[in-house]
Amino acid sequence: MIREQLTAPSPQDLAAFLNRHTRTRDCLIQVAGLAEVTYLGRAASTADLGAYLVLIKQDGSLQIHHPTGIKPMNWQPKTDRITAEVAEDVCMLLASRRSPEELVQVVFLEPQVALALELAQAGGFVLKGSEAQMQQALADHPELIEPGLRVLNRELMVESGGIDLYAQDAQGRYVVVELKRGRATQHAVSQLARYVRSVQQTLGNQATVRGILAGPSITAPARLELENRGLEFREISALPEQAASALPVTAQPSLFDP
Amino acid sequence: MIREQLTAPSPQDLAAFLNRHTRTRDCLIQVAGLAEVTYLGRAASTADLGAYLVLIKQDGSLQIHHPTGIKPMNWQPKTDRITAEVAEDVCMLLASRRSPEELVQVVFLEPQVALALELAQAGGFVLKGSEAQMQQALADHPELIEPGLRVLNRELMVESGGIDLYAQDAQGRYVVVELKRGRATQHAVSQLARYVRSVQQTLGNQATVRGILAGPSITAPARLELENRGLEFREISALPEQAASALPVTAQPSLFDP
DNA sequence: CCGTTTATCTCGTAG
DNA sequence: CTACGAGGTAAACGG
Repeated sequence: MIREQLTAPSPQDLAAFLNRHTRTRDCLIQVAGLAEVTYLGRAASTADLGAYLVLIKQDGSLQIHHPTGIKPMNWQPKTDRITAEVAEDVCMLLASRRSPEELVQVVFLEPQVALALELAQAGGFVLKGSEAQMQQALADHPELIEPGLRVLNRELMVESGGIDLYAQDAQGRYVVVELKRGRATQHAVSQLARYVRSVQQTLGNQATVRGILAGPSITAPARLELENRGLEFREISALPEQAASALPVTAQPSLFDP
Repeated sequence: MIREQLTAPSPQDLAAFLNRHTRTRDCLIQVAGLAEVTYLGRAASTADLGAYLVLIKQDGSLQIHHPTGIKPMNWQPKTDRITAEVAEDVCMLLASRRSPEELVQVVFLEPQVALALELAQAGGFVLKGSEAQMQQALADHPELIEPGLRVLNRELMVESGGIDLYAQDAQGRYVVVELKRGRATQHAVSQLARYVRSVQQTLGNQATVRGILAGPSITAPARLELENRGLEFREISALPEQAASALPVTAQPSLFDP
């Protein structure tokens, strides 16, 4: 599992270690210690000398963590080139990519640990309660939104943007449904209004087009704007009744299960 | 720097290790090995047996990385309780929080490495080229947007949302400026339109309110909608002339420097 | 490549 | 607590 480990390596050893493992790309590499970090690309940043943890995954993604916070201080989702070199008796890591052109530079002033881990096999990962799953469930059971609703289309592309669910109600009126897995904001209302406007323009003024925002909840200002625009809200939760008790999740049959 | 390291620990040793260091909260803890991960909260997820890397920082944030990708497979930005226990001869990590109520459970089937790192001192971090910096620069030099423009307010709070820059032009007309550090989208146009409408309502119909979207570029559909609504676009770049050459950044005086 | 949307978004900030 | 918007957002998906 541990492919290689160095403790307080010399600049030369660290550079060799980094180049060796970034070339083969079959390990998760990490280096912890005192370093300085610079970034230049879409923005620019500098981090003064401090204790950081650098992670390089097999796909060439790079992240530099500082002691707290869930997000890395600096990162690079993909890299075209990762190289380490020794200059002025310190090891320097350079990670760059094109499109957008950017560069992360780490100067290891005092590396403490370097680890190369075999982290090969990943297990299957399944996420439930995403908006995509919500969409599937409501497409299969549109009556959860409103009795008599028939879904005509999912992800219907209209000028600038896709309509989550395009449907027709019991009276034959066209209905645009915008789904939110979390609390709906004014942004969602703007989105829905834009889609309704597009559909209205396509169908002509004699047609009636309804807009429904469906989600677990809505903010007060969003509800106001929604009603001002003649749009509607339907309460629908992303997850079924939260087995908020304890794991392991007790199997409970629900529309959202499959 | 390495406070403690275990190799292929027993369930009991791993649980003791985790409880010891999560209690003191003065180390960055990591465990790598074969595990299963379950999450239940805002959504729900399961990860089958695979090789993962678990990081627990001093602030109680938790992230579980799979072998590729910049984002963790599972995470918890803050935790109210982190505990490890041994059940059925495996070590299980439970990390939970309230608000929102969620739980991450890691079952370590075959832990390979456990590390506690002292990662204390963080250096100062400075980011340049953020929207906040843009706002500062344009507040100081509004003529970059338009000659004769006078800035009245920054981050003026209007019903639901803050106006980046509120100003008056050479003719005395009020101007709402919305800044974008990246390419402006329809979302930005909606935002600007909402703010302009708010200001127009406040000032009354006899006043003329202009809306300006300022950024490095704008998408074609956004430009269309912008012009349809009688709003304007001004090209302004977030970073000064990108010293896109090589690091270290050559010092170049610019409005954006301070 | 552009353009849009989702995200267990995270994070800060203001009321 | 709620609500809103920024983010070097990242990542997916369609045209």
